Amino acid sequence: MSQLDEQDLTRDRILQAALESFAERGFKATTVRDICSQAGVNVASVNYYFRSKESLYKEALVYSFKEADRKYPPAVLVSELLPPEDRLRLFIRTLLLRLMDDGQLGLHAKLMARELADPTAALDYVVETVMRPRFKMLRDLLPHFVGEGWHAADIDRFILSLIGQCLVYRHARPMVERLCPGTMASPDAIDRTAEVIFQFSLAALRQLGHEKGQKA
Amino acid sequence: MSQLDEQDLTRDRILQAALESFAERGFKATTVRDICSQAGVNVASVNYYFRSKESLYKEALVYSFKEADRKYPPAVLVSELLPPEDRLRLFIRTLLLRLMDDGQLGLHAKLMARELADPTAALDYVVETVMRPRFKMLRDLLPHFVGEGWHAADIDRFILSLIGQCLVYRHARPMVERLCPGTMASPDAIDRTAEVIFQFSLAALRQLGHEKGQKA
DNA sequence: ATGCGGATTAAACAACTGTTTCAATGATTC
DNA sequence: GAATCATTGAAACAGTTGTTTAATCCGCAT
Repeated sequence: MSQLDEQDLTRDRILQAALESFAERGFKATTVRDICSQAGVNVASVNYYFRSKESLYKEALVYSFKEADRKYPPAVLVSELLPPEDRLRLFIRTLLLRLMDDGQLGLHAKLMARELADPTAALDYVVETVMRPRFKMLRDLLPHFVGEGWHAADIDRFILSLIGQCLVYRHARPMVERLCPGTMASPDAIDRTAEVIFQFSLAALRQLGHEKGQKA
Repeated sequence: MSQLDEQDLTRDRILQAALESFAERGFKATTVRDICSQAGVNVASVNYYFRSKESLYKEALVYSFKEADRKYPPAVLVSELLPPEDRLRLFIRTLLLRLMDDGQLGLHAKLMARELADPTAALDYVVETVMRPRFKMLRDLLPHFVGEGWHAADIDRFILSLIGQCLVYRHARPMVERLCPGTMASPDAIDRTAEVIFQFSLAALRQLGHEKGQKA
């Protein structure tokens, strides 16, 4: 193997180990010695390949985003060919699966949850590049169900209701596991959960649109 | 002042400072020197009044729960005299206000969010004593809207949909502030948010109950 | 006044942290 | 084959961490 290959292997092993540790234990609780021993490299390697622990954290964050977008290409979320119902179902289902994944994507979700709990400068980048576009997509999509004439803030509240129903399974997972493990015990259960969230939301949006229509 | 008064004052000041630091920065990122300097006491006081930093954390957790229950007595959540609609509205409204409070209760909410992200042994106690009873209350309440005959797991999914719509404003607050600050900028906005979550949920539950009734 | 005992203090402790140093290595280039 | 240079390794560094020690303080009962 050439030196360049070695270099990339070492660098990638550090990146992967860092992603796992940061996601599992958080930035502060993770030590560079943890990362290095898990990656099987010397302690100095972190400061050699990345400038510092903090810089490594940022690189791990964007690395996890690349991996996530590679596995679930975000383009499918915007496929405007589908009818609104299918687009909503697809959005909810994709979001929930990303949040519940117990592989690489799960690490990404855990890392994002930590970023939301203790925002760093990286959060602004993430919000603007990946979250805002999807939020805008939903702003355009929801009037199909609730009709026009709503205040923008109320549309946003509907969107947060959709997202919140999915996020709770990640952000309150220890509670869910203790109080109602049946909702996420198996892949089938998660599938069912996605469908219930979709049906719940669709029923709410249509009903609210209907009521609004009656009043107007 | 007597010695006992002094003692309690010092102990309480440490507890309060600990609550603030743990809620704001998390367990690991908080140093006992931070806590002590904020409380204006000597570094050794933490190990004098509480055995260790970890033991102080646990005491701060139960302390925050006492404060929360003192301000929002949980009894009102179970007042079975009210009609189901009002009980649901009251539950959602109380939960959201607790989550959005920017005083002592806000610290409690932040601390609980961190406990969910990095569970300690204290979480089991919290889940069993305060969360499970409220969960059970909702399990009894929801059939009023969706009717009977649902699988228990689906009822649980509805409950998580309710809770998730509220939690998102706390757990994803940095995202909400950036993407749709209008939903939580003022007390009035938060009031409106609570009402929207209630209407959204009520519409969903009733509509699903209606559809189910048609099929059956 | 005296001595008792809890409360407070400054100082030190050992372990751990992120980071740096510098020599050894080993493949590549001339 | 010697020189070059990125990479690795062990060791050390300086700062911070939670915790402990031992001396001091001070109200209070005797």
